[in-house]
Amino acid sequence: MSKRRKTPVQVETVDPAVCSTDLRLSILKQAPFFSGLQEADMALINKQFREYGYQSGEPIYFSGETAAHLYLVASGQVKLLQHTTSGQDVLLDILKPGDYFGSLTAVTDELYSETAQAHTAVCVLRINAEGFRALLQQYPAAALKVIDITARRLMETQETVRRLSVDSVDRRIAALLLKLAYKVGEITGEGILIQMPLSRDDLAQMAGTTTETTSRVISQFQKEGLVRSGRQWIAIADITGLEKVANTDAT
Amino acid sequence: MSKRRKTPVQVETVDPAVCSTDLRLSILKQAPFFSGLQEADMALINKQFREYGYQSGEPIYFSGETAAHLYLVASGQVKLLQHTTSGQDVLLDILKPGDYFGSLTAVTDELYSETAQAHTAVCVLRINAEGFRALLQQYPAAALKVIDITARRLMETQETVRRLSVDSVDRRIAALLLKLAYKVGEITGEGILIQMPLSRDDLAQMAGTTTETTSRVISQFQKEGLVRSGRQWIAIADITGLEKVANTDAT
DNA sequence: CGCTACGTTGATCGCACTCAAGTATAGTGG
DNA sequence: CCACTATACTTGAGTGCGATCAACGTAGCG
Repeated sequence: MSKRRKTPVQVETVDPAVCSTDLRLSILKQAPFFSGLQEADMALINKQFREYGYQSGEPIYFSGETAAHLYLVASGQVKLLQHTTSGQDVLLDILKPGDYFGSLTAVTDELYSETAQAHTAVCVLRINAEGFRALLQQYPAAALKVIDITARRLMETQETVRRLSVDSVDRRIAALLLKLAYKVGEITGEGILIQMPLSRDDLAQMAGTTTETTSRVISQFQKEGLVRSGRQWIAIADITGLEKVANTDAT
Repeated sequence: MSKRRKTPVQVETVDPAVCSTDLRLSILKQAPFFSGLQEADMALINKQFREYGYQSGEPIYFSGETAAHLYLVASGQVKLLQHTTSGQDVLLDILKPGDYFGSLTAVTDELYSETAQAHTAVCVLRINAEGFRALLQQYPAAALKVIDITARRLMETQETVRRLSVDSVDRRIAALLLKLAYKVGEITGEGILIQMPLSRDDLAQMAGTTTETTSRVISQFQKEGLVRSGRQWIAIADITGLEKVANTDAT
């Protein structure tokens, strides 16, 4: 087994405390909600958002807090997780620029059902939940987009439920890697690199297993030549082989 | 252990092949989407729906088929499930009157991600997906309602993911029974009866476990006086005790 | 250069799955 | 009304996957 070099993952070096206004507009424009709106409308919408920066690991909000805002990821990545009383967390999703999170409903006594945390240094755009609803009321096309995106996330989460219910750990991890590769994969010398820092523990929390088991599975995959991996990074070397692991039914 | 009598669950006896027009209107009016619309609008909306009946167990659509319609449950219950190549199915949800299912998006090449099946005899109202989107565009308040409902389902599904990831089988089953009781529970002589036919297998498919294990857990609950159950029915006898099982963390 | 967080590997244990046989209940037709 | 059948449910015995506990290796950072 050849020696692994230091992480090939490119980390954001931009100061997250300041999101440039240029970035703001371009993010909003390409944000799935508002695609296809007039320039003038966009400027108006832009005004309603304010930007915030967070350092890697910093919480953005906690589950149980009053859900007053809706967020858009401008740069960096955001973790959505549910924690449990016993300390083990479940990682629901890792969001990338353009994705939304937070509260969609204007029900005032609603609480966040999950915790949001900066996975890397991030810049987010934030709007008041009521304000966002007013926008949706004004631009029905945007509301339909929101429906599409939310419905798609629901489907993905249902797929997760299915895998947790019927698949073994190695198949769940294989499927997870493929999903991540599809989402943030990048072709490099190592293979299809998953462009984000990703510890064994992160993977474990997404696949519904433990750090130790994840480590064993990844080691096994590595022996079989399916992936290449090191500290906080992983790349897919043999995508066909990995798909086979993920999808072949073990009778 | 006292002898259990025959099922206390009331089964629908209405001929599902015919949904009365009265029923249609009253369902549409109280359907969460359209609450608060004018009478005239409702009549117009009503015209766009057609009713269909299914016998218990009959499929309504299969996952993988082109997703062309949106459905509303008028009477009876509908199962949403995902099947796997190995034959074991996962039961995502059981819907009751007023709930929607099917396709929200007008993307023409979209496929259903899950299978819908009549759990009891049912009557459903159906609309073309494009037609539904046109309605939403016309009535933004309805679109916001759809967003709320879908977001809520997403939250519930994420909660399922959490439980599958960290909870033991008995806790998952306890939590599932509480959720069902909250949804369709009815106070009777047996306790809080879950008002729908419900086999051990149904419960197993919802809790991500096997029929045998579910049977053992329910038997145990019964011995502890938490529930009362028979063939195709179950009632909660001690809700506080069951909540304790579901929520107490086993360090 | 040492400290800390991440990763690996081993040994052991128990929960829940599997396979298997048997019991109870509801519906069916004589 | 009762035998008969199909389906649901129960219970037992054995096994294995993955969690847990523990110790050690390793990369990166200050």
